[in-house]
Amino acid sequence: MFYTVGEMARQLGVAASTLRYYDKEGLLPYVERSRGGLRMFKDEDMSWLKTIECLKKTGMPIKDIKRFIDCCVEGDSRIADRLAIVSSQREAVIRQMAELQDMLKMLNFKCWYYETAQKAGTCSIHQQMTADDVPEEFRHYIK
Amino acid sequence: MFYTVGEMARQLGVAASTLRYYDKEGLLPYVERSRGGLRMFKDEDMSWLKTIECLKKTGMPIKDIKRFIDCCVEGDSRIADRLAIVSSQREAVIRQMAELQDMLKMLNFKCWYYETAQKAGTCSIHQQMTADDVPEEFRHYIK
DNA sequence: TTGTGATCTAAAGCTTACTTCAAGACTTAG
DNA sequence: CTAAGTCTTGAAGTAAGCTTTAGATCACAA
Repeated sequence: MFYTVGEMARQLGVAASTLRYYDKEGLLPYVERSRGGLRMFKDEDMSWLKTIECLKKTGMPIKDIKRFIDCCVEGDSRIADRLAIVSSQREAVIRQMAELQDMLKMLNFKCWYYETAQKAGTCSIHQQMTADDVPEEFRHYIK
Repeated sequence: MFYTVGEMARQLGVAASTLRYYDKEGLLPYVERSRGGLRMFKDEDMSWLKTIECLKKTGMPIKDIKRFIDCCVEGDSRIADRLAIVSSQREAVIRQMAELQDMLKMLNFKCWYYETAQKAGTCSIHQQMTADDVPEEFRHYIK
């Protein structure tokens, strides 16, 4: 079962040019070619692309993804390196989530701030409020 | 209490050139200048920068951050717009966290995969494993 | 007053991750 | 066999978000 670059791109929701770019950068080492030179993607290539997508969505630069792929191509001798990479990326994601959680708290405060201002018709309501008027979770954002 | 651009940059852990760039892009509308033209940051500017940091860390482009700042400058007439912006950003963060959560699951699987391969000394162990050998949470990643 | 180090501006440069382009080749339906 | 649609390549272009550079100015201490 083979797919062209266009079919593959549609399945993944990306542009065909993106897949060609990844290929050029060495991220797709196992994609076969037809006699005429056209790329022939297999289902296995799809799972490579899912891995690439995962690393990309968690902020890994293309060059580092290539390094990971290179480790995969080298086989069992590089298992420890591959583990180190996915493990450190896992920790990076945990840090990202913690940071996003903090940002979410701040945005929750901002939503409350503008909802309150909207009800009052003016932001100056917040100068008149005392700490008691502010939900406890938001108090550390004021002043 | 005033700070120079360098002091401010140090406090925020960014380059001074970044703050000058933000200023040029119109993200810092309230920064005063000394007689000689040097920027004089106040504590209030710090809280603007914290807001900018929040929007930036949650993926908002500089141009959209500027639009938000512009709404702030326009005053009470734009409270609804400001609420709409922070509220939609809040939802964007929730989506980002959900996506990261999915990616984390995949990375957890990859960690397990390579830990198992490392113990066995070869990735081919995974071809020999049956579904029962795979922790239930990871089963949907195989084949 | 004169260094010295930080700051100023505008403009150019850099990096990442693609996207677009041009010209030609492949594939497939009719 | 031909036409339409998709594919190929390398090279150039794009956008975002800074960073660097150059030459001038500022602030403060000796």
